[in-house]
Amino acid sequence: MTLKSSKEQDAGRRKQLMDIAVQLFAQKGYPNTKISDIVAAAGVAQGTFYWYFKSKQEIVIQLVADGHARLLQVIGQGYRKQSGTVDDMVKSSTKLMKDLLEFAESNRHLMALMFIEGSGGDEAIRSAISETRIAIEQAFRRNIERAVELKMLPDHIDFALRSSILTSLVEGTISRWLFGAGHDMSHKPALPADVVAAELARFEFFGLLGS
Amino acid sequence: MTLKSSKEQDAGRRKQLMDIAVQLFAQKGYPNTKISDIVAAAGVAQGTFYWYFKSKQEIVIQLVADGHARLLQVIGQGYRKQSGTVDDMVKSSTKLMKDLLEFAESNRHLMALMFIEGSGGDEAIRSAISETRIAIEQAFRRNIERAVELKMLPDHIDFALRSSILTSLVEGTISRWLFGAGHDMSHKPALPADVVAAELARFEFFGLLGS
Amino acid sequence: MTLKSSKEQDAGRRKQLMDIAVQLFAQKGYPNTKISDIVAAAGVAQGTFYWYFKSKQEIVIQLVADGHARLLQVIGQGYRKQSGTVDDMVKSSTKLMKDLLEFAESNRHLMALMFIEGSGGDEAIRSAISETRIAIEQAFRRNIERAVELKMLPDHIDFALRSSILTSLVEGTISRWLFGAGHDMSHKPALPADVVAAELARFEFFGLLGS
Amino acid sequence: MTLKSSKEQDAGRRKQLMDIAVQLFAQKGYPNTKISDIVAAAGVAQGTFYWYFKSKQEIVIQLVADGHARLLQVIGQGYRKQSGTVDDMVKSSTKLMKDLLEFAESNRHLMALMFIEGSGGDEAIRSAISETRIAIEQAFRRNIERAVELKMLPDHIDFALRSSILTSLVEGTISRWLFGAGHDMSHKPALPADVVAAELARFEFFGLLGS
DNA sequence: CATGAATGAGTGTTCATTCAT
DNA sequence: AATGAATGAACACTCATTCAT
Repeated sequence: MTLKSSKEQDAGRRKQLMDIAVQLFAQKGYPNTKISDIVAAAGVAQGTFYWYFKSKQEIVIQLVADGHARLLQVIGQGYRKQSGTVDDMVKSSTKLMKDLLEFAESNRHLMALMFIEGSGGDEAIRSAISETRIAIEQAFRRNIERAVELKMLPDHIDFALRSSILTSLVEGTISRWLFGAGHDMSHKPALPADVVAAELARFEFFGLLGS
Repeated sequence: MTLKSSKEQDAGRRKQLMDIAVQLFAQKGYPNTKISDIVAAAGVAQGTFYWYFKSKQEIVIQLVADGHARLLQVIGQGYRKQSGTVDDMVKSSTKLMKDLLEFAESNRHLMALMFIEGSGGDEAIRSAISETRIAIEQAFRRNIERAVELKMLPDHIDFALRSSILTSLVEGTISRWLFGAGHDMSHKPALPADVVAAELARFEFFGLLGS
Repeated sequence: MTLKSSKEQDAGRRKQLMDIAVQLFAQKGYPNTKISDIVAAAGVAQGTFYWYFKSKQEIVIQLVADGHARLLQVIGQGYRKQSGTVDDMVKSSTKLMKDLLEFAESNRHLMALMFIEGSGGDEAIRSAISETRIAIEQAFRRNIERAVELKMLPDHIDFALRSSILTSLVEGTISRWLFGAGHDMSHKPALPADVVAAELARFEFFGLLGS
Repeated sequence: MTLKSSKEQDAGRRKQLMDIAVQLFAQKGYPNTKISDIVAAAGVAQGTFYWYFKSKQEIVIQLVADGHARLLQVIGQGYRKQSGTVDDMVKSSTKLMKDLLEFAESNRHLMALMFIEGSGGDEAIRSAISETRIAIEQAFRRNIERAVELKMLPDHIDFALRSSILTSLVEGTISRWLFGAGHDMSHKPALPADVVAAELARFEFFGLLGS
């Protein structure tokens, strides 16, 4: 009942519930996770949940929105400012991939929620997740466009297709690295982030035949 | 009163229900699709569903199993038998990609069910889908191993990682081609299958810098 | 397709279904036995059941009615015609008990249906079974009244109470002999019918202290 | 806003539901009683039932377990400690019978559930009831064994058979006294408990011919 | 802030019964 | 006589949400 307690308690509880929720959503899926599961794990009463969140839907949307912001920030840091050699390009791409992989690794549950969770939720949830995916793809696209603009990449191909391919590469590889092909939450990454990042960057520019 | 009627009626009803079900599962998601939606669309009574399927779960599993088989068959046809030039490699990969894209295009709902539908179903469903994803990745891996064996590809990279990257590329691109980044069922492919296939194959071997 | 087949086939099928039905009703209980269980055991189609019986209820009622008739006939044969010594009385009672026990033993399923099956069925069934129980009690009562009339038994006690007690004795002992205290259909009688009959008759007239 | 309200409300609701449930189960039979009947009678919503009981099955099992305990306690109080005359024996047996009859009379619905309700429930329910019947028979058996041990009863007869006969006598007579031969819930006992008890005890030791 | 009892609409599944063939 | 697909009313149970305390 100290002065600060109310506000902090508040934030703490809310965060606790969100942490528990992502975890459960990731493990059991959103529709299979009951509010009662969340409050049981938090050790509070059913009604308490509704003091912090308007509804079950609200907590996912909040979770996705938070994740969206943090993820986009990581990607945004990789935006190319000036021209450079092919080697520069590969280096900075490797850096971006590594940042992404590390972010993903320390946010497994969020990743699962955003990239594995499918159509179980209602429209609002689906569209919140969609926005994130679209934003990611656009970020990659801007980077490609910038590189073409700087003459670092050939320009004979459709930008949309290329960024779609690139995003698939990155998103899918991260997902498989974290959860395996089977989307198994108990799967553990077999290789360190930097190895995967280096290989991803190499593949990005040179493909399977790349030296 | 024809001889075939009973048997065919049977198979017909079953197929009709499965067709309606994939469609609804793809559009609204598995948990949001009620048995009553399915039977209403089929114009039969609620109980009729249970004459053909033991449960709601059974129909998805059946759907996934069917899709698994057909999909693997398409991929299996792309298995490399003998060595060849780089050009041969790109050509046959282009062929495989095109087959896959065409299969996917004529099985949109199935694709959505298997690659977008996420954690809505229970464990049994999830694992049926997992098996398919794993089988696909293994099929790609076998192809890569074979190519290395035939000295068509360099062998300095981890097979698991490479096939994971390649599968991500293909699966993600197909998904984005069919449904857009936002997993939108009403999205229509913007490019013809052969254009995407050619670009995929080129990217596969040469990456972004590829000629 | 012989001339007799239709009629005989008919009676045979009907009997077969009834035999299977008592058995299943006895084992799983009336409400837990599905028509589909019965027809599956008979190896015929669902619809066939309804050619022989109007409804599920009808078959039980039929079963109970048949049992009622046969059971009452056994009891009726024990009706006392003339006076005699105490020994005569015990002897003829022993005979009746033995007949009853033997009838019960060769009609286990029927016994279970009539004496264990409870309120699961609807009113019509309950009252069919009730009629049988009441008839049995009345048969015993007539025998007691007759014995009193013939001065073979003292008459200072309420007839209704005495016959109620006697019927309880007999019905309960038969039931426990056949199925054990736990109403277990797989229970097997531990003693031969005549031993139990003798003891029952002795108890009937002399109680626990009887020589 | 009293201190006790929450806890007592809880216990109260639970008890209320159980009281309503026995009554309905006794009147209409377990399978014919819908959860909606119970909650309607209690004036609460459907979901409330499931706050207190896991399932429909659980409430019967609870009911039977409670009844089992209370019934066995009544019988247990009749356990013979020391030897005595025949008259003592009859007196204490009369006392036990009276206690049982009175217990039964003030627990009509429970009696109906346990001794009339038959095979309607599933295996778990049946076995809970069986346990009770078996426990009752064993309690009677212990009493007989004790009496033989104390030389109060002759020992030339199988204990199992004798206790089976005795239990049948008691259980059946109680059932007929309360519900008539027809298991009719609206039947009212025609004689006072002590009269029936006296006659039961007399019959127990002397049979029909008993002075 | 927190509790937890109460709500009630919603949904998967069962099963006796019907009927065209 | 027999089939078996089709029917549809019935029912147990779930769970997000509310609200008095």
